[in-house]
Amino acid sequence: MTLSSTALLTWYDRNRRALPWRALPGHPADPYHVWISEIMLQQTTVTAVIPYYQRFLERFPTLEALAAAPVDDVLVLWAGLGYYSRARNLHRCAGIVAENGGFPRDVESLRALPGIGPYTAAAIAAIAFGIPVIPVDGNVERVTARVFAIEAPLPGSRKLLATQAATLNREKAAQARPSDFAQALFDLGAGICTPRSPACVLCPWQGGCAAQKSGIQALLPRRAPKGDRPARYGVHFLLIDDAGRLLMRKRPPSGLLGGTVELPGTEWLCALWNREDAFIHAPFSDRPAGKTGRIRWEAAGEIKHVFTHFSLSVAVYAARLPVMPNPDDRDGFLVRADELQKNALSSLMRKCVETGLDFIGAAGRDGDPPSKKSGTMRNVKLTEGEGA
DNA sequence: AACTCGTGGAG
DNA sequence: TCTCCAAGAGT
Repeated sequence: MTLSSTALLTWYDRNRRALPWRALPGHPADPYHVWISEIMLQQTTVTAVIPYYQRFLERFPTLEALAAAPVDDVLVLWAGLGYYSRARNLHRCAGIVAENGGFPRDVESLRALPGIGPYTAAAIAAIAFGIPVIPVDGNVERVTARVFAIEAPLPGSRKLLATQAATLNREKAAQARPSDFAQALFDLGAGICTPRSPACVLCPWQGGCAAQKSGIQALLPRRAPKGDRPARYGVHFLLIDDAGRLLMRKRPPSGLLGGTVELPGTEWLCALWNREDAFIHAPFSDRPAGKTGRIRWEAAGEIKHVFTHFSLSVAVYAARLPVMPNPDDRDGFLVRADELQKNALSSLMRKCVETGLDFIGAAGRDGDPPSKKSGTMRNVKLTEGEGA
């Protein structure tokens, strides 16, 4: 028994997942749909992507609609999904592809587009254009490491895994259905050949899997041990006025959380901030007190957030003013609390704003002690005249 | 080659 | 709780 393409495709025909970006069986895929989904799915789970994909296609139904939109509109739809350079590259790519009148239909040209690397180029080529290549993602790496019992650890084994994966579609049956074959490998990895406890009994390739023969399938692929995550600390400030307007600012266009909107605050450093140093970065702290009145900052809570390469603890301070001073360029801009969804808030900042608004809302309503987790920013009503 | 770059669900 | 890691790309 070998690794039969026919066996895999037959399994796929009976077990394929129905996903919003997938064409119906026997129908050609839309390159725009495939592209959007592949970018969103980079290092992101299917369940996380689905609602984002659906909203995205409602707002940008076509390549031309996306290319014509401001990049900030794209970031708003991307907010919360992470890896924001994907959104910026997506928008850049849309401009190029729309200008060219459509996607190139070969791997090399696809690979040259912004945000499209070796994996995504192969995925679009195979799924949208029927080119017989195998996109090597985490699923395919895992399946390949197992069926060939490759024990060398990732990421060093990546090249070897790609070379071996490329041999999986040699049979005629695979060459005849490149799109289905690629997606069959994804579904096999996602549903059968899973990371922890693979369901080998149900696997169409069980007879040909070298790792299963020696019982080491659950141990593959091996991975080099990862370094530990350093801790960083920051302080952010939520300032709101009686009209329900928040002071916010935009992060630099590239780098961490590039282009997203945040509460003003400190840098994120390796050591805890003392109160005095942190409050130098509070909004209007350098303005004459007569201009703003004295701002009464209160500790609203602490946010723990984990990034790929460091963990972050943010102390959130909140304050309320009758009337917001007119912000100048260094301060940022005003956002109505009920229009936050029109801004590109990262998940971190969504948590910070929610914590600050919960505190203000609870403190403002009737003087109750602010509750930890109750309420959301959506049910905090902050309208003119309230809480005078 | 080794970093940077998010987030949340699963186990 | 904590660790893992997901349809990776850019530098």
